[in-house]
Amino acid sequence: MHADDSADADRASAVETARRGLCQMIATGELAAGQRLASEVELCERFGVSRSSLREAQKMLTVAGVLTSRPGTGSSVSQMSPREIMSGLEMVVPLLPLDRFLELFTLREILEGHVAAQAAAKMTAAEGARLQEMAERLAAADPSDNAQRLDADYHDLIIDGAQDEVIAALLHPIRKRGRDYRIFEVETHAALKDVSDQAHRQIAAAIVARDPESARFLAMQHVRVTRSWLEQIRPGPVLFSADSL
Amino acid sequence: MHADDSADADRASAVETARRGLCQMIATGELAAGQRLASEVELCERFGVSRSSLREAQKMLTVAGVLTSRPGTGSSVSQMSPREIMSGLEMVVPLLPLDRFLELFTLREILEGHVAAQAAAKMTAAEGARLQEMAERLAAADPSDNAQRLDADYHDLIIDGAQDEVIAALLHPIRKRGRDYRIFEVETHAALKDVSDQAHRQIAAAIVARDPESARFLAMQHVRVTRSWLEQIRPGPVLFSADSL
DNA sequence: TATGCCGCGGTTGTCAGACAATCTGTTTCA
DNA sequence: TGAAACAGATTGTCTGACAACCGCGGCATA
Repeated sequence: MHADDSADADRASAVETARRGLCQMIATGELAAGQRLASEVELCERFGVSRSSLREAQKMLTVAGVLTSRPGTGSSVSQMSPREIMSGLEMVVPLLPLDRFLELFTLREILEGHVAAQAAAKMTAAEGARLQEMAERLAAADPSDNAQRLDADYHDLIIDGAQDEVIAALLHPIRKRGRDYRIFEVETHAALKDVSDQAHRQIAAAIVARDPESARFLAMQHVRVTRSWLEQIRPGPVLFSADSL
Repeated sequence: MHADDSADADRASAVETARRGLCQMIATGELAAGQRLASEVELCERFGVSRSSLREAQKMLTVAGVLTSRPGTGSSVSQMSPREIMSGLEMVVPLLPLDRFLELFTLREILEGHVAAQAAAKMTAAEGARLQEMAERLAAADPSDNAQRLDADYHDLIIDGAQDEVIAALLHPIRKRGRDYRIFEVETHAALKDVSDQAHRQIAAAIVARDPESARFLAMQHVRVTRSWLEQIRPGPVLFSADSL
């Protein structure tokens, strides 16, 4: 409200000015979640920047998962769901060099251990049966066929079993990249799938048996094994499907 | 390489075209970490978009922690350090409504438990002594004084003790927001600081005693207690210092 | 020779204006 | 009554221009 904006704006760039302005409007509650923003030209006047700069600031907040905008309608504050605020990760993880990607595996190990333990504690008998069924279908599937898809579904079921959207939103982009390597499709490493299949069976069994600590240990071990495979194989840059970018 | 870019560009927006183009250059290794990008005008020609659109795409990747740009010099691919790729979170976390912020506490509980356990296993005797000393200084500090600063330093020491930059980069923005509430400075809740101080002493003692599981349990409990305080007090929007936006 | 200053070219940062594409609500006509 | 056409507003995109800034080479000077 004060007129001292100019003093701050002198040392802050125009885009920064606009970004801070938008952040303040959201942080103070002037703009609540789901609420529609003023039009770009109005915001330009308010912040004293050009439309280009304002749009760059909006794009920053869009990537951060705070804003969404639709043509013709306007921009609005997002619900800031866990999925949305982790959208930045979905963009970065596919771009990480292998070494950086492997740095994420300690986190992955802890979180996958956690969700497995939670699944063992919370899953219904029906869900557990379905999990075991999926483990068998996955074991029977051919590596080049839909095994990747089944593997994703199997692990998603466990992740969802923990009923924590934040952790799920963190794990999903990491797991998604791991899928892109398709190490089982290389003939030399086809035997590794048996080890993986066996781990899936054991984890499912521990969950059905309502044994959280065994499920945690097995899941963490499964992640550790996957990491060691990637470290040894050191696959080159993945071929990206259009949707992963 | 092919000339079918136009076919894809027809249904993708200009900014999306540019973003995908940049992502491909990085993912395929054409642009390695630390390498400098071509100038904006060159990239505009390459992708067939205007400079405005290209700049919006670059800003997206900058927020995601993939690019950095300096005036006069040019843009370059970042090292994608854990800190950088979590920069999006640093922007979002201060903007979350309280309910969304509280959703992060399960993750925080797991990770703070983990770092405390790791600290107990890895910390040197000297670091342990320093940790206990800091717990005492923090307990002796006045809430309105530099207690917040000491609290941050104490927990940072534990986090660093786990020697995992990814987890540290995840925890820091979350902890930073918690600090902004300054619940101990409200007279009604001043007594809570004693509970907190006692927890700090116990955690430090468990770490010095090289008892990872006790350290984990106490740290997780500390987080749970903090969450319950925030749930009960339900403080309003925080007053942001200039640097937190 | 060594050193500090200056200006040049290139790059990013910012702005203004214009037009296209899209959506929403209203109006109009069959 | 219903559907199509219209009008207004908003975002998406492009163009051109200029300012701010950086790095480098040349030049004058001690």
